[in-house]
Amino acid sequence: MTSDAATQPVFRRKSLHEELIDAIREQIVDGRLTPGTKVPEKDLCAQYGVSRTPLREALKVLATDGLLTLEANRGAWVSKITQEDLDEVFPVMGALEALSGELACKHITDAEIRKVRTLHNEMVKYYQKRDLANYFAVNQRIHEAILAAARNDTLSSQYRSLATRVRRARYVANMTEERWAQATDEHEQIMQCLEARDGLRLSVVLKSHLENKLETVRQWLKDNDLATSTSQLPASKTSSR
Amino acid sequence: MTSDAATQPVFRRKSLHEELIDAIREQIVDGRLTPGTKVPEKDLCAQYGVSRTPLREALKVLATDGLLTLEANRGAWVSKITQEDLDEVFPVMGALEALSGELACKHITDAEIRKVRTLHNEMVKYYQKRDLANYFAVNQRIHEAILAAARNDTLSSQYRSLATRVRRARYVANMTEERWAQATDEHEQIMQCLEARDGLRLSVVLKSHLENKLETVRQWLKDNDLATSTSQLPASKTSSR
DNA sequence: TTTTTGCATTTCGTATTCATAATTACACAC
DNA sequence: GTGTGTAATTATGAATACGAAATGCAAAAA
Repeated sequence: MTSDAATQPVFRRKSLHEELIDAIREQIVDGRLTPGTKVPEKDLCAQYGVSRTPLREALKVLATDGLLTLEANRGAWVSKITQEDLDEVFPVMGALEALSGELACKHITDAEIRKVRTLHNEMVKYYQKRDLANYFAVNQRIHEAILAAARNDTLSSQYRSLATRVRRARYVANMTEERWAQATDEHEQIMQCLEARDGLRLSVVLKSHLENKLETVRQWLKDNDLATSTSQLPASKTSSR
Repeated sequence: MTSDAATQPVFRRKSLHEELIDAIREQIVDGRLTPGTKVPEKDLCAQYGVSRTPLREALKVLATDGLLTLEANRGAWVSKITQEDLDEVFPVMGALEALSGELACKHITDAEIRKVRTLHNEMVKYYQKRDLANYFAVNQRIHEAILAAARNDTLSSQYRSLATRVRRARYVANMTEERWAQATDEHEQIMQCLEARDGLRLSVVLKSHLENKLETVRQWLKDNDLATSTSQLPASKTSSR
């Protein structure tokens, strides 16, 4: 849906490989490309109506992002999410999110705070309706808003890169009733810190918020094991870069 | 020195584009490729004896690392280091380094601590001899050792990516006498935290250590302006990814 | 029956070719 | 002499082609 092979090629702004990066990243994140399986280079070429050259350029970039693993002469594989990956990635995200909170309190405008408050209230409504999908969607927009308020593109891109890697897991991670209540409460605290512009406390809250989230995902992973359930198994190691 | 176009192609382990990534990254970091100038695609092909395909794959990866900026139909440019870049990158590095200290205290072995102490003493000697080059070299090894002790590959690679981006600046940043003394003192504190396995305090020390370092580099940049001094100027924006 | 060896097929990595966009050079008009 | 428009040149982006490596299967040997 992102890209159309038949878009007017006359006024294309992004280069092919850039469009492919986004398109394939989405396929990985939303699960159309299954973790642990081989990337069907040929199929993707056909699907997007491009040759192998721009496709392979895109694969290389996605590999540096940790979404794919390249094996010499054996092609690209969709990275699996292992327990160890999560244990590695979440602390780093925690550190980055803590920083984002700290910086956001310094730079955020009153208008932005009101905007986040609106999102927050919206999210609480979805919580009360037990509408997980929308809850997640708004939740993500809140974290994005805080990130934007931090006014640090480097931070944003680093954070997003990691978030994308684990999003596959977070998406599906069903929460227990208690955990959901806890998360919503944590978000109320986040709001309060933001409105008080208490950067130090916000960074602490965000960090522990993420630690709790890790626990949820970890629990979920224990049940539906993304690491071993899928069919094709390359002799791949944990992806780093 | 890094790579040789005439290496026995029979027993090559890395693929061409991987070798090129490392080789070109080094050229950028050590200044053979000047910030703000165009990447001489043709020359590099000739230099390494490869065709454009693997080279361009490498350029795309380096662009996601922020070392290059790609402009549509205008090729790749070596990213300039601006004041704003530093102000963005250093806080993120600070957060990551703080985390590395925290984790290192949890996981580091006694043998590793002794190893770092050895490096530290060596560094102090170079300080006393006012040997900046070697001081920097050992300094970097200390931070690498702490990073390794954190036992988190994701953290390591993220940190290294940022460090590489600013290394060009840090390398040349001559320190004032006071700043140098202060930095060395901070390193003594780092050692003490590590030996006491006081993760919390280490993270604080590392963070402020990096903040001070930023101040040094910022000062230096004000004098020798990497941002505007170089010749060719593309209409490029700040690189993020 | 099991294992191993050799061949065929597929797919990957790289080089080469082609098309198109951008830059430069030059001529002509003002 | 300066500025603009057009043509020539150059370089970039993408497609195709080719050699090499890996995989799968079958046949032969143990």
